[in-house]
Order: sequence, then structure tokens, then C-alpha cells
Amino acid sequence: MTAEEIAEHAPAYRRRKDQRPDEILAAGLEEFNEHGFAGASMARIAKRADVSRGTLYLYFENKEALFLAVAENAMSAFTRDAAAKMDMGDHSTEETLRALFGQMYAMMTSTKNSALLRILVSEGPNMPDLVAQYHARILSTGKQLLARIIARGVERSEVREDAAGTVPQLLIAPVMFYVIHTMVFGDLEPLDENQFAQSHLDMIMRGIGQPPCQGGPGSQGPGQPADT
Amino acid sequence: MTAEEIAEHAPAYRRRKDQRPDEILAAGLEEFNEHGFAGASMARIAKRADVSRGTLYLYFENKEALFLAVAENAMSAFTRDAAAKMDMGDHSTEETLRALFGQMYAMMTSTKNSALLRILVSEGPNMPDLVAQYHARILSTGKQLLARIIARGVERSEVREDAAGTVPQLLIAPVMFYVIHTMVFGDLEPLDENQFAQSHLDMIMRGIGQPPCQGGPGSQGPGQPADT
Amino acid sequence: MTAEEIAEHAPAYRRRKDQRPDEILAAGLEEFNEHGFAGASMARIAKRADVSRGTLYLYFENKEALFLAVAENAMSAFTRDAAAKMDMGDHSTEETLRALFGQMYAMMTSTKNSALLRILVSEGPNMPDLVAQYHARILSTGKQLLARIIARGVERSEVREDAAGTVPQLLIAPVMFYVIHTMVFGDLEPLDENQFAQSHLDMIMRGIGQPPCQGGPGSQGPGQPADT
Amino acid sequence: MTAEEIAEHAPAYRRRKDQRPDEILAAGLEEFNEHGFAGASMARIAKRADVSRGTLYLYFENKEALFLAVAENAMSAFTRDAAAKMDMGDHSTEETLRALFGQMYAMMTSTKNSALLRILVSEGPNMPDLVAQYHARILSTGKQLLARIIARGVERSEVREDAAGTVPQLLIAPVMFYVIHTMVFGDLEPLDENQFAQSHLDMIMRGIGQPPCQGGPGSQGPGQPADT
DNA sequence: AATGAATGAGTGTTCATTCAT
DNA sequence: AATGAATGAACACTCATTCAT
Repeated sequence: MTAEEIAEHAPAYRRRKDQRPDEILAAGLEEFNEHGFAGASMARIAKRADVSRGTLYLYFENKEALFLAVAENAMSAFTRDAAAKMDMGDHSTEETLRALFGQMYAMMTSTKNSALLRILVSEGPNMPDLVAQYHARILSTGKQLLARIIARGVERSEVREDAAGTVPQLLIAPVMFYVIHTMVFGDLEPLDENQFAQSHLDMIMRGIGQPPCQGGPGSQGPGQPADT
Repeated sequence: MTAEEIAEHAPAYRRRKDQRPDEILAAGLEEFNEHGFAGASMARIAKRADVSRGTLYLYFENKEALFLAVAENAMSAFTRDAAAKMDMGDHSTEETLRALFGQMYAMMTSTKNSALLRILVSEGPNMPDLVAQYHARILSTGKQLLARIIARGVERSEVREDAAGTVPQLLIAPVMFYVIHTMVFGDLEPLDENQFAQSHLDMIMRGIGQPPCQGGPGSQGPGQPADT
Repeated sequence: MTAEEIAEHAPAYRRRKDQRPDEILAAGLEEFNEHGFAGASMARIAKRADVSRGTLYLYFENKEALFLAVAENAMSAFTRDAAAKMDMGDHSTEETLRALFGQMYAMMTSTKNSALLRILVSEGPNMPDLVAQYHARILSTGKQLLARIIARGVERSEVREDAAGTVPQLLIAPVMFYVIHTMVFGDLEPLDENQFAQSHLDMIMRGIGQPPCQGGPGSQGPGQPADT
Repeated sequence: MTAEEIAEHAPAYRRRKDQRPDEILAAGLEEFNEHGFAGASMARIAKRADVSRGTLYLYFENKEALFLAVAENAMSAFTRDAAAKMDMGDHSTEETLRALFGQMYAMMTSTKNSALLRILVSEGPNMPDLVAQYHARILSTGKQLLARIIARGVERSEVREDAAGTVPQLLIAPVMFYVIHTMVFGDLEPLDENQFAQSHLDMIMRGIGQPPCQGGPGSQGPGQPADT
């Protein structure tokens, strides 16, 4: 082999080699998202990743290992993003929540995460470890974060004292609903993300009941801080 | 031959024949729920239904037809139940909603319906007709029912005027969340249905914020006995 | 049971019962002709015979037995017909052959017999007994009949002495060709039975060569009687 | 890399790959010949070709495609051979025909072609396209070839003027008969190919009648009584 | 005698996985 | 490291056959 040949070959070659797993993981996510574990085809994943069938097995022992790697990758991408974005400064509870849920809607509706959620719903019964991971790394984390915010809100008297129990889940519920609804019924009845998120927060903060007393001082119309 | 004799005559044999399809549908629902469409095995369905492989094809043309029949059966079971249970009398909005959601939690968490929901999430992308059916027959129906209740509440001044837009979905969201959470994470972190439903309603009605006024501080938010 | 009931029931019943096998055999012949042994369906045969699937097994042990019965039936029908029709009077060789082949074309092209021939060609390799039967009962019989006619023709100096060896087969060949050609290519290129038979005989009798000696009286072209 | 190196490089592996389809076609021909289309088993074909079941589907989309490829292969092999062998020089009609039929017997009795013929008889009713192909590419071709020879013979006064109509088919008939007879009854009553071909030609050329005039009186055209 | 629901062995076909190159 | 031809276990589905009625 001449030096020229090496020069021609090597770069593209090396490059590709390092990126392979990512391309494969991305291809796998798409495929598993569209077809589920059983319905996914290794051949199709290979084609999506622009790789031969055999190459898949150079990096992953078998279909299940690839599947778990795909899920793991999606989960760690999520937590990495979450860690970066979800530190709240010292704002009012409402402000904090609005900021936080803005991020959550954005993150959860990314292709990667809605795919992850779908996979979890579909394959959950057969993959308890995966479920446990998701629960520990994503759901619990989110729940604890919300629990802290609520607790702080109670301290500051911005939140009712009794709003501790199942409230964190209730806060997350509409996010998950939005993701799934969009995933499944998005074509038939698209929801507006911003509007949905806003209504969500309004309801959380104030309920749907009539504001008990309009005469009272400082009565805040929902979402409209009385900025005097 | 008397009618009784006829009735006696065809017991095990005919009887079975009439029941077969139902047994198969039940077995199919289980299997599809656990494995999705692609992962489901006709052999396993047959075994679950205590029937031979060939018998399946006596009643359903092929795997897909069986799948659709399973889904159709679950949907019509749902709507039949819903029609029977969901007429509201002339009560306050809160009472009506509490009664309604009691029913909804009960119904949606039945094995049949949570399975149906899982199937929809899993197979949705490949079965647009099924998705459309579910949307029309179940989601839309529920949304309209809720919309009517909200509208009536507004008329009666029990509900804020601005609570119309996405509210129906927001009301349903926790139900769907509860179903999916229980389905996927039920083993790891079971939720108490009654407690969850109650919190859900509380939040809907009053939000999590401090009761805005009512005179002084320490104002008793609803559900919070003023324990001074 | 009253006498009337008996009267109503019995005749149709008895009738049918006796005819069943024939109806089944006819249905079987059609089905085996169209689909071959392996491709034939017992269900379809039952339907053709207007009988239930189970009934077939009342009369025939299994598919193969039915098949053999169908073939046997066709063969004995053939030999019965042949015996009735094929006795030749004391005519010239040519007259005898013309009469004989007229019958042969007519018989061999009947649905029953062309089906039988097709079955034999198709299934021969797997049914040596059937082949042997057909050979003994139909081919050999025909061959011997022709051999006798030829021999008599030689005696009478109407036929060349050297026309003994393979001649009988050569005489039959066009009949078989006609049957198979009609069966397979009949739609694309139908042959006229009478014309084909006539040409066949002409060729047998005179060959295609020019009449060797025109000097002789009345010895013109074959088939063209010297009509003085 | 020289051409030789390339040639050496891919020996067993590539080689095999190129030959696979042919081995499969050969195995398929045998199997379809023995069992017909419906009766043929893909598993058995694979075994015959010394290949796994799956490999069959690497080269042919399904059973029917393999079947059609087998038939196509046999037909094009036939026409290729025919084109190579069947040009006649400028000989007498009889010489030409003898040479031609020598070739035809040889070719038609090859395993490949008798199999093809059997397949056609068996599967014809269900495969009209195949029938049409065979008719156009083989039968018609042969018929036209013979028609040309006859026409030339008439020009040269070696053949009777009236020998045009169905004669070509009559010439082919014994070939087809020989093939089928050998295929079906070959074990019971083998025919000698050369002898059969010779008799065939003799009969064609001269008929079976007495040589019309060897000088002797009363020795007129066969079958034509001297009607004085 | 007749039925047809039920069976299960067998078929064509797919696809995750291996391995010679 | 990468390929893709080859494999064979597993699947959906069919159909001859049985048997309770």
C-alpha cells in the first residue's frame, strides 16, 4: 500500500469508525420507535445507518443489546440535558414552575424522548430493568425536583400546605398526556404546545373554580401579575 | 321435542362454539397487550384460549383481523359501559365531575382498556384507522362530555369563564397518566387510585395556590379545615 | 314417525345415498384435472359434489383412495365405451381405420378421458400402479387392436409388410397429440378435430411423398379419387 | 492486482455464489417435474440443491417465481440449442427432415425438456402465461420451421401439394408422443428412440400403404381400389 | 348416514445471527 | 473493520382428517 492510498483511505475510514455507534443508535431509535422491539428489523436499522447487516454485530451483541443501548443512550441524553437546563434560580413558585415546565415540554417532545416513552409503554412488560432505570433516572428525578419546588413554595406560603402528596405526579401528568397525545393523535387533533402548557400551569396554580373573591386586594388574575 | 330438550341437547359442543370467539378475543387481548402486534404469537394466543392453532383461523381470517377484532371489541365494550354509566344528574359541577371521574378511573383502569391504550401507543403509527376509531369513539366522546359539563358550570357561575379551551384535555390528562403509570411503573411505585383521583379533582377545582382572599390570612382553602 | 314422514323422507334420501359416490367421483375428476393431486382440495371437491367435508370420508378412506377411485372410474368408463364401439366389421383396412380413429378421437377428447390423461402425465411418477393399469387396460388394448388391423391389412396386401414394428404407436401418436394440444393450447390455437383426424389418416395411408408413378391408371394423388 | 489474482481470489466463495442460482434451478426442475407445482416442496428443493431453505429466497422471491424461472430457463435453453442446431443445408426434403427430427428427438427427450412438457401439461390450466410463452417460443417456432421445409419440398416437387394444412403438427405429434410415452410408460414399455424416429420418418414419407406401382398391374395407390 | 367444528402436522416464508472473505 | 451470502429456527397459515353430535 502506498502512502497515497493510505492518505485516501484512512481519514474517511477512521471518521466513520468512530461515528458508527452513534449512527447506529440513531437508526435504531427510529426503527424501534416506529415498529417496537419485535417489529423492528435489523436489516432496516442497518440500511438506515448506511451500514451492512454484519456491522451491527460488531458493535452490539444482538438485537436486544442494541435496543438497550438505544434506550440507555436516550435516557442519558435526557438526563444530561435536564441537568444542564433545570436549575432554578430564586424566583416565585409560579415563575419557577412556568420556567421548568417550559423546559419539560420542550425536552419531552423531542423525537428522542417521545420515542423513549413509547418504547417504554410498548416493551415495558418484557423489560423490567429498563422500566426501573427510566423510573429511577427520569421519573423519580423529576418528581423530586417538583417536590422540592412545592416544599419551597409551602415554606414561602405560595403553595397550600396540603399540596404535597400526589401533587408532583399530577404536575407531570399533562406533560406525559401531551407527549402521548401528540405521538398518537397528533395527525387527527394537533395540540398547540404553548397554549397547552399555559393552560396547564394556570390550572395548576388556580384551579378552574371562580376566583373566590374579586374584591380582595392584590387579587391576581391568572397569569397576569398585578404589576403596579 | 320440547324447548328444554333442545336446550339440553347441545350443551358442551354448541355452547363452546358460541363462546369460542370471545375466549379467543380475550386471549388475543392479553397477548397483544404483553407483546404488541408483531411480537404476539398466534400459537401462544391459541394456547391461552385453550384452542388449537387452526381454530383461530376458523373465526378470524388472519392475525391482523384478530387484532382488529380485539381492538374493536375492547372499544365497543368501553363505549357500552360508558353509555350505561355516564349520565349525570343535576348536581353541582364539582359533584358531577367527582362522580364522573370516579367512573372514568374505574373504567380506564380495567385490564381491557389499559391494554387497549397500550396497543394504541405501540401500534398507532402503523394502524391509522384504529387510531382514528379510538379518537372518534372514546377520546372525542369524553372530551365533549367534559366540555358540556364545563359549559354548564360556566352558566351556573361555578366555573371560570376562561376555562374552556384546552381544559377538557387537561381534565383527562391525569386519568391517562394514571393508567399508563400503573401499567408501566405499577410494580415499582403503585399509586393509590382513590387518593390520586381525589387530588386530581382537588387540583382541578382549586389549583394549588393559596386561597387568594376570603378576608384574612390563614384563610381556609377548601378541603383545608381552618385549624387554628 | 308417520307414514307421511317416511314417504317424504325416504325417496330423496335413498336416491341421494346411492348416487353420492358418482357425484363425488365426478367432482373429484374435475378437481384433480384442474389442480392435480397435490393441488386438489378435499373441501373444494366436497363443495362441488354438494356434500359436507366429512361425507367424503364415508365413501373413501382418504384423498389418495378417492383419487384412485376417480381414475379407476374413468378407466372403466373408457373400456366400457371402447368395448361397445370398437368392433370392426369386414371392411378394407382404410375404412376400418377411418371408422376406428373417428371413434378414438371422439372418446379420447371427452372431458373424462383427457382429464385422465392429464392426471397420468402429472402424477405418473408417484403412482406407478395407476400407470400400469392405464397401460394394460387402455394403451395395450388399443395397440393390440391396431396390431390386428395392420396384420389383417398385410394379409390382404393392403398394407406394406414392413409396417408392423412401432406402427401401432405411430398411429396413436396423433390422437394423443391432439388431446394434449387441445387441453394445453386449445385456447391459443384450436385444432379442428375432423380436419386433423382426416389429415392424420391421409398421412398414415399415403405418406406425404409424391405418388411414385403417375403412369399407372387411376393412381393419382391420394385422397383424390380418380373421378372418371 | 492482476487479472489472475482476481480470478484466484474469489474461488470457492464467489464461485459458489455465481453457480447457486443454476444449482437451484436444476433442483427446482427435478422437484417440479416429479411433484408438480403444488406438490413441490421448497424444503426438498433446497436439499436437492444442497442449500438451506433460506438461500432459496435469496435468489427467488417465492415459490412461484422460482417455478417460472425454472420454466423460463428450460425454454431458453431449448431455444438456444435449437437455434444452434437447426439450420438445414440444401438437401432433399427427406434428408432435411431426417436430420431435423434426429435433433428434435434428442432435444425433446433431454430431461430438461421432457420435464418442461410435463409441467406444462400439469400446470397449464393455472398458468396461461407460461402456456403462451411455450406456444410462441417452442411450438410455433417448430411449426414454422417445418412449414418452411414442407413448402420448399412442394416447390421441388418432393412433397405433395396438398400436404400443407395440419401437416406440421402431424409431423411433431410422434415426437411429443414419444416424449410423453417415455416419461410415463418408459419403465413398462420402453421405446427405442432411433427405431421410433426412423419409423416415424418412413411413415411420413411413404405412408403405410403398399408401394403403389412396382410395375405390377393392380398395384395402385394404397386404399384405392382399382375401380375399373 | 351426514355434518362441520376442531385438530395439528406440514408448508412457504422471514429474519436475527454467523462467518468466510 | 466491514461485508453480505448463508443459515436455520420460528412464524403465520393451510388442509387432510377426525369425531361428537
